[in-house]
Order: sequence, then C-alpha cells, then structure tokens
Amino acid sequence: METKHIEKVQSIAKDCMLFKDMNGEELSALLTCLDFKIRSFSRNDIINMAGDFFEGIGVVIDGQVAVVKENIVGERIIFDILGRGELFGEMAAFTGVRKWPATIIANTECTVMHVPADKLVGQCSQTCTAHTKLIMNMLGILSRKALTLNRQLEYLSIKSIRGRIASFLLEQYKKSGKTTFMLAMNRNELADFLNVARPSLSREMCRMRDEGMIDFHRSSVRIRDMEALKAAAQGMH
Amino acid sequence: METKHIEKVQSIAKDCMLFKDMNGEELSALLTCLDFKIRSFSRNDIINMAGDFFEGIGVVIDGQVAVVKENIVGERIIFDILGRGELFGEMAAFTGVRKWPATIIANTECTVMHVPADKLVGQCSQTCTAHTKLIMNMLGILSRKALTLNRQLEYLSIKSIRGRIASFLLEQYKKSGKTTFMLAMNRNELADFLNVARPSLSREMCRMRDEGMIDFHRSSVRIRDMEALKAAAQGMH
DNA sequence: TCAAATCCGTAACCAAAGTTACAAAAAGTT
DNA sequence: AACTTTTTGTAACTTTGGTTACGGATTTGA
Repeated sequence: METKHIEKVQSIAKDCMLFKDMNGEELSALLTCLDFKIRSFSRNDIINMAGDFFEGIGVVIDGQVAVVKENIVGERIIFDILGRGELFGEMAAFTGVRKWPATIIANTECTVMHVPADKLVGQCSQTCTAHTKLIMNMLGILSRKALTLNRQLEYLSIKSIRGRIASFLLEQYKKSGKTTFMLAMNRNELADFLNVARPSLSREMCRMRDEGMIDFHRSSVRIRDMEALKAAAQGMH
Repeated sequence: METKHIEKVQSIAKDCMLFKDMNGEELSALLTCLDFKIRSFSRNDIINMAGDFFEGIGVVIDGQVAVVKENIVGERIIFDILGRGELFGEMAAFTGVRKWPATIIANTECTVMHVPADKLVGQCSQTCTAHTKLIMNMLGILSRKALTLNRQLEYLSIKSIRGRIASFLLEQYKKSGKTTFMLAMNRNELADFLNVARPSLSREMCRMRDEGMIDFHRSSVRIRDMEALKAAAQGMH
C-alpha cells in the first residue's frame, strides 16, 4: 500500500459513496486503517469468482466491472455494471459469508481496490470520526443496492418480453427525461439483462416498432406512443 | 409509547436481529430514544401500501406479515413472509426514499412496531452504546436482505418451471436436512412465489413425480432421486 | 483500405408454459 | 351428517418465447 495508491484512492473519493462527506484529513486517516490492495485487470478477466474465498469488498477505481451470475449450462445474467467509485461484495462483508455470492468480471480494462472485511467492521484502534461516517455511508450504499435488486426483481417478475422491454424503456425515459435516448447496452447485453433470448428480444422490439409504439436504430430509441408503451408495461396488449 | 409497549418490545428482543447483543439496560435506554408506535392488524389488512408516505421501518412484534408487489393487472408476487422479530422498510430508511417500495399485508392477525427513519439514522443526544450496536445490527440485516433478494432473483432467472421447482425443493431439503418435508405454502402461494401459473406448477410437479424424481401429497414432499433433482435445477432435463 | 470480427434483424420450427374449464378431494361450517 | 368452500389435479387449446441458422450492416484492427 504505497503513497501512490493512496493518491489513486483519493482521486476517486469524490465519486465514491463510501467516502462521502469526508474531508482530506479524515480520508487519509481512514485509508491508513483500511489495509487495502489495488490491482489492475484486462477486459474479461475474472476478478472474483462466485464460490471463491471472500477476502473483502471491492471498489472500482477505474474502468468498468460486471457483476454476473451463471449456472453450469452457461445461462448468464448480468446483475449490474459498475463504474468508477462503485462497490461490490458489500453484502458478503456484513453477513460473515466467506464466499463470493456472484462473479465479478472486468467489463473493460480496470483497476479495483479490495478492502478486508474485518477492517471495515472492526472499530479501528483510535476512534476516528471517519470510521463512523464510513459505516453510515455503508448503510446508504447497502440500502440502495437492495433497492436495485428489488428493481431487477420487478423486471423478472414480468412474464412477457414485451412487458419487460416496455418497463425498461419507460425507465430510460424517466431517467433521461426525453423520448429519444441511447441505450447503454447492446442487444446481447440487454437480452441478458432482461433474461430473454437475444433473437426473441429483437423480434419483439420489431413488433413494437411495426405497431408504431417505438422506433429505433441500433442503440438509439424513440418512444412514439407513450400510452401504448405504458399499457404494454402493464401487460395489456 | 407506554410502559406496556416497551415491555412488548423487550419480550421479542431476543428474537430480533435489530436488538442483537444488547442487554436489558441498553435496550431500555435505546427504546426511549426511538419514539416508536405499535399497532395491531387483522388478516389481509394492508399495513403499508406501496407508494404511500414512508414513515419509518417496521418490526413484526407478533404474527406474520407478507411483503408483496403487484401491478395493475393484479399479478402479485410474494417477496417475503416475515415473522416475529423481522424487519421491513429498512431499505427505504437509509436511502431517503419517501415512499414505500412494496406493499405490506397482514398475513395473519399481527402486531407491528414502526420506528421513524430519522430516529434510527440520527445520533441520539447522549452517545448511547446501544445506538452504535443498533447501526451494526442494521448493517447485518440489510446485507442479509440483499442476499435474500439475490436468492429470489436466482429463482426468477431460471427460465423453466421445472428448474424453479427443483431449486426450491433443494433449498427446502437443505433447510430441513430431510428428504421428506412439509411446504409452508399451498399451491397457489408457491405458484406466486415462483412466479408461474398454478396449473402449470401442478402439471410440472406431476411430471416430476411420474418420472420418479419426487413424490408428494398436498403439502408433504419427498425427494426420491436427488441426482435427478439437482440436474433439473441446472436445466438438464 | 481491406479483411475479420461483431452486432443485429429475420425466419422456420418446436418446446414450454399460460388459459380456461371442470371435477375430485379435502377442509371447514352449520 | 350434509352442505359449502377451498384446494388440487387434469385436459384441451392457444400463445409465447427459445433454438438454430443465416445474411447484411457496422465496427475494428492490421
């Protein structure tokens, strides 16, 4: 854990919920407590494998990582794609789980920090105020993750492909505030995300286009009939 | 918040993760900080409705509550069934969300405690040690919830009904340690839980029985061919 | 700039699961 | 015990979506 590494972490601190509301001093003090490790990976490298020994939470310093689950048959579902400043493995850290519950893959070239679970949970020797803030931030992060899982669950509890697409597009619309927007995923990734087969996704999107509900080309999508889309999201065809 | 109510809470403290590792004194001190409310409900009463104003986390004092989500069409999915000592709404509490993300229904006659979100998050005037423990317990609870959501997500990410049934039965087996066990749900509820149509569930269970994989009568189930069941859980038919 | 790799739409075919309806069995009530 | 209600299995029929395969478009990279 060299000075260079500490600087790296400080450079992302403002983008990282874990270090929210901490000033430079607090952060420095905290970082010396944490005993973290920093490593870099190439695209598609496996950073942590589901089932492997859990050494501590991860923080994305640079690049993107994907949280995926897969079964032996090879069906794979993308839980989340994390960027700069985002965390993974925080659930395992506070439940005493000793194994990674999901696989973490480098989605791009990336750098990640790992912090041992016990350094997070255990009080540090000196009562540092930053440690208290860390815990509070952690609560917020965990809650938000749980809400994200909830949202994912909502998608998968929709039975029709059309419903999933419609819900997804409506969420993109709410996020962007515009009826024309770009998707952050390609068809393969979107199909994974919605847990459907890629050709089935294409087919349904085209049907929705033919019915005048939406329009699209590659990753750009335009909502043409908001009411019809909302109806589709609720299972009315 | 009368003495009677404080006693009620103390009586479930040992079954409640939120008050883990606290002695009687700490608990009493803490409870006076929290400004909680206690109410009772009849079966099928709506305790909190998705979208309604979020007033604070809930703790089940007695009976059972169900966490459900439903869309306008009436498709309903049971997220969780909570008993004595278990929490709900903790995700909203730490994310500043002002609305209930799910609906809470009284599954049986029940009594619940609501604690205002700000009383949990805000430091109490006197630095009470119990408050620190409360926060640490909260971290554990939240993490465990997130893992539960993960698990639910695993069920729904399985595409075949057979796979979902097999996974579910294997989990029951792991829980009970026996190859013969009783299901806590009837067919309707199980179908809801696995997010499939009830007749489809029945049909598939019967097929699995005809193939010698399992045996069942009403809510009693026996696993006859463990290997076949495990194979089915992984999508091999 | 050309070749290779990737992405996307398309179509035919087939398997899986939803829908509806009904009857038998079980549980609960009077 | 007789009746009602709820739970479950069953079957016919329909719809949805997965599978496989292919070709054109786009992007990447040498």
